[in-house]
Amino acid sequence: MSAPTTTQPVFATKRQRMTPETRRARILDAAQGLFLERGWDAVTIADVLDVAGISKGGFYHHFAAKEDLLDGVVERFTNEALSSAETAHAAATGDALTRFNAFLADTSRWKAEQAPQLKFFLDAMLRPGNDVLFTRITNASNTAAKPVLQGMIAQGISEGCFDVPDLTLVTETILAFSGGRRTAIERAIRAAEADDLDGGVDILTSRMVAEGALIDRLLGLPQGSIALCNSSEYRLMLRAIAQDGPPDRRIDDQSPP
Amino acid sequence: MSAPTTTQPVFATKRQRMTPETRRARILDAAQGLFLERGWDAVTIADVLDVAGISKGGFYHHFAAKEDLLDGVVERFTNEALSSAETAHAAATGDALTRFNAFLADTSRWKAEQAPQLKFFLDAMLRPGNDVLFTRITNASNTAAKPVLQGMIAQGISEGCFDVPDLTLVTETILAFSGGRRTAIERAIRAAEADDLDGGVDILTSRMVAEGALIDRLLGLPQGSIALCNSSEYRLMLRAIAQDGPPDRRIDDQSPP
DNA sequence: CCAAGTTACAGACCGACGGTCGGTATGTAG
DNA sequence: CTACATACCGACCGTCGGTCTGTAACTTGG
Repeated sequence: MSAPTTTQPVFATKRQRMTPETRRARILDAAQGLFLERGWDAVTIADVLDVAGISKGGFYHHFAAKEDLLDGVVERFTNEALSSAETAHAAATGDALTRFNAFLADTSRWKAEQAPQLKFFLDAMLRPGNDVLFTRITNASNTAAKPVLQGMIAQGISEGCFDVPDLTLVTETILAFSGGRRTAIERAIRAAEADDLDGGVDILTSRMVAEGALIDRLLGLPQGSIALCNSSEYRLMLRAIAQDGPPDRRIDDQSPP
Repeated sequence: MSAPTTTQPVFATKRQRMTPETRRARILDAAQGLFLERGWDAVTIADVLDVAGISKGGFYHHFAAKEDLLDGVVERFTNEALSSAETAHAAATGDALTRFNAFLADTSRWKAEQAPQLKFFLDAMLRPGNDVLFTRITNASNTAAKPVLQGMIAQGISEGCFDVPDLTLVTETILAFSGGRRTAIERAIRAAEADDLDGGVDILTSRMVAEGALIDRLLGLPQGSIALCNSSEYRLMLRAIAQDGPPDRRIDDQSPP
């Protein structure tokens, strides 16, 4: 009868107190990594707990539910996208077309210095079964970026250089391009990984040229007004990605260690 | 000690045998209704079992996993969309533009005789939390319809009346319109329900007019070539929907009966 | 018409996972 | 030092997807 009915917990490890923001950020870091790596439903709370080094009680003190993790992660990406769009918007000068062009070029730029992050991110996005995360991030980012883009187009209209049948629809259509870019990027990376770097660059280039041409039409601009292709950047980035070797594409690896 | 260790099941009710196809269809019916009503993750296998009137063993005899239900439901919608697109394609005659116009008009038509079904479907689609189902159906339908649409555009190009920078991208862009239509439809229905039928019709009309104008541009056609708006149909349908009273929008109703 | 085999089904059971709860350590204000 | 707030712990629980053993209904060969 030495064992009590209700077990009294004994804490072996020293407690580690952190400020709520820090703790939240740590947990979010862990969650984000796991989500990108394995996909939303394949990640359990226990996994996050493990990586974040916190207990269940601690977790639920900072988050109300597993869904909150997704919201938090998505919010991060959204804020990033939004601030990047806003700074690009603020940096642009000149007439509406010039500014719009600069804006597009900046937001769709592949910054060479962040190849590893981009590789990791793309890799995660292209992994099958990650649709939920991808969709949510894309939607949230587009929603956040929409007012900025729409504002620029509206200004172009008021300046008389854009001619558009329906402001909202045109904005949404341009935004929708980013969603479809996924497949092009995927094909390009596959080509680059298969030692066809130029092929990959071509895929990306023609896609972006086509997008530019369509935006011309959508905005009622003469052909060639919009250009958001930069093949040298594509080349740099694709090489960096391909050199890292093909990613680990297995998804249901349950083999014992 | 009269109770055996392993309970021997006793079947009270008469067994009801059905052909596999029928049973599958019945289960799919139940699942589809529940999915539309409550959303994918809010529906449990037990719910489906209940509505379909079958046991777990029976269910797993016909379906390998819960995911299979989604696939099955999505496949139904896809097939419907595909066959509708193909018949519309086959029915169209004349030059490429005429046929394309007829095709678009037919596939985007609101058939007045199926107001109840459409109401139920839209209602489900617009309900918050149904994004998964909506996304999957939209994606699958678009994927299925894409070859048909792309074929028509390609023919228009070869006939010399369409001028397009990138066939794939243009096709996808036109297809993407259907996704964004959701918000317009939602606003229109809300207006109609708020006794502003004309306002609702206007919303729909202007949206479709704008889509037509944009398709003109995408295909390199003179303004006004494409017209996929039919306000009288919108009026009929919106009235039918609004008269049925506002839908039941609660989502987390756990109140006991 | 019956025995043997196959298929459609029933329901007890299981493990995993999301979430709760009573309790414990670590501050901080008065 | 006391009182209160809060960060955190981990045993526990309910639910849900999925498995398994067993049974009734249909089919077929003799």
